[in-house]
Amino acid sequence: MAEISIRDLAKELKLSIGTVSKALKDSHEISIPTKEKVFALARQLNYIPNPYASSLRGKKSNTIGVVVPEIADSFFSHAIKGIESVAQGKGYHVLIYLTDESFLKEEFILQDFKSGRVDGVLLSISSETSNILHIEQLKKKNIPLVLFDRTVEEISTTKIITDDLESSYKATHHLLKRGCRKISFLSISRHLSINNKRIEGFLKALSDHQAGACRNNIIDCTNDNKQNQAILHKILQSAERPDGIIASVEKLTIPVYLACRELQLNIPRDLKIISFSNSEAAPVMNPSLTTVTQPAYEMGKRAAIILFKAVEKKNFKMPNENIVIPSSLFIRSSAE
Amino acid sequence: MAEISIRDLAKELKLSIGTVSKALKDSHEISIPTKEKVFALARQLNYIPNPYASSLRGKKSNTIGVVVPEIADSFFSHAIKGIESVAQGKGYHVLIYLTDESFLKEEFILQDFKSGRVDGVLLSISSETSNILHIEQLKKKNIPLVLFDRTVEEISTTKIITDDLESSYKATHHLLKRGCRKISFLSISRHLSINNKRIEGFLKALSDHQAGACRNNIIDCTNDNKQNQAILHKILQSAERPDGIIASVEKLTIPVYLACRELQLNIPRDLKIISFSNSEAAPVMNPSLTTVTQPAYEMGKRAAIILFKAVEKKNFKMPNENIVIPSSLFIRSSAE
DNA sequence: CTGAAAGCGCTAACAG
DNA sequence: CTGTTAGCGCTTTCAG
Repeated sequence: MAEISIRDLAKELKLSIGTVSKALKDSHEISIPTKEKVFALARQLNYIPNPYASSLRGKKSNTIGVVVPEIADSFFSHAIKGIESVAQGKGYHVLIYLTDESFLKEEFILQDFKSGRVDGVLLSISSETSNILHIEQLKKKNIPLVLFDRTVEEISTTKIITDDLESSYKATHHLLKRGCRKISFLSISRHLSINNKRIEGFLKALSDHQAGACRNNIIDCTNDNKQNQAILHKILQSAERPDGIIASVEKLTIPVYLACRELQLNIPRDLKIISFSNSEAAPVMNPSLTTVTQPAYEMGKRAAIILFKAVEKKNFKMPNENIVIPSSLFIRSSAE
Repeated sequence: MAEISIRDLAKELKLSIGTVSKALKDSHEISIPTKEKVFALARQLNYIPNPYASSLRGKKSNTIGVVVPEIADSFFSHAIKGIESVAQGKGYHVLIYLTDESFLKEEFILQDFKSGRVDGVLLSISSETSNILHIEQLKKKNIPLVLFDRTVEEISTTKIITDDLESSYKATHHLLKRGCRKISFLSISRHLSINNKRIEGFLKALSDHQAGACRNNIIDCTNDNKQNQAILHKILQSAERPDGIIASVEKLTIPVYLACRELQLNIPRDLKIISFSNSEAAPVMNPSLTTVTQPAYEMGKRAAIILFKAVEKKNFKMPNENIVIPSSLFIRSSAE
């Protein structure tokens, strides 16, 4: 079953290739009867245009690239869902790449994008990313880029974020109200501005509350689960054991719960916890988890919508701005 | 910054286009010094080949398509992670499409694949899919296809599945052992063989246990959360209230927990529950959730590895077989 | 309204 | 070892 091409249609209909091409695009310069004949035959022979030929010719791939550190994470999976839904609506294709928190992978992937493989890029940077040359290079190639969630201030483009500082402030404030006096903040990477904003909110809440200087309440976690477990065990067993924890990222939640269980610490009595999490299981956890929940799906959607504006409108100048969609604090038993 | 092409390299080096092309592919018919010059200039000018030109020429996209019903689900997100990891290792690109359980979307997406956009396809069908013409048509185009998890027996290709019947049997058996006598099975779609296998295992366990005929213990749920909630409330309030539940799919778990809470039913005392779930939160749920956990990541990986075999080896005949990777039953408090 | 022709960037014969 | 050439399938001037 040889692929049938525009040429085959032309031959069959005794028309020129150019005419058929225009007819298929419903060009106004083609007569109605001709168009009808072309459409009819195309349908009959089940003609499907070769996307790579069009892409080569038109320098347009109808494809966007999505680069995220992780996918087995409710935030990212919901964000991707949002992205995919708008892409599908627009007839675009979505290439997914996982950096797995590796700067090298991220660099490699963006490097490839310079080829014109994608018409636009949605990026949430890896936790290792501090050097941003690869991102600037991509921008220099005039490939539209929207950053979401894990953004980089220095890159001039539109960024979709949530109110990290404020929501972290609120979370911390809530713990303080509930009587916590030794709150630890589980940090995921000092390279991530999103993480640092959350730290800022945390510290601001502490100082506003006159809780005094906080020595070492910021715990640097890693990308390695085992290591994190060890870290958690250590701090939960120390004399300086915290009475409150803010987990700045979803994947640290379960380890905290498990560590508490092993060490026979009662949540919320001995330790209150609030997580940045989009997990649907939060309300049925034991105890139910107080969360800062990000508008993941919405963020993905917005990011995609803005990206497509830049992709579709010629000389659309991507504004250098932060679009902030607020998170919600859901108070549940873990921080009662 | 005009894109630099193979022609620019050739001009600059006073070589022919063909020579440069071969040099870049490290062809043995090019002298070492020439290759070195070519590589040097390519690096210096930051030459990046146009993928669509190669694809058009070579009828090879270096891209695979992944079609799944959902992504905000631990099974699928982990499976995709497995797929992406092998694709990335092979230098392939991954197009993701969500059908959102819609047959029409699935049909449309596979239709597009006939264009040659992808070199191979990984598919997990939608819950609406009963007609499989679109899949067979894809196969007719000689596009390698591997089905995973939600497969179709009738399609002759390799399928990566788990031991649905057996694991469902074990789960049911466990509930019976714990004293359940009225077990309801929450079914997601009678079109899905995976669902039906689980039902089979369920019924077999019941009959092996001589629990007698089971009237209407199979509850047909839908894709709509609200509706499912209503259904659950109804059965949990009825006189015939079950004392055990098997949730054949992760997303039904939380609704059951919430319904029980509202109706003041104690899990596991009044109702025991086992879910097919890959949620990492299972051990910290209230009560901790007994799960049948599928080897999601492994399944994705295996599916991809086999797909690449077919994609890369010419005349590789995809065996028509089921590759079964077993699930694990994790017994926790919800079914004590 | 339709046709002819050039060419997107690359690859692979084939020739030399 | 290097060069020439003919396309892959499509779009888009430009003529007619």
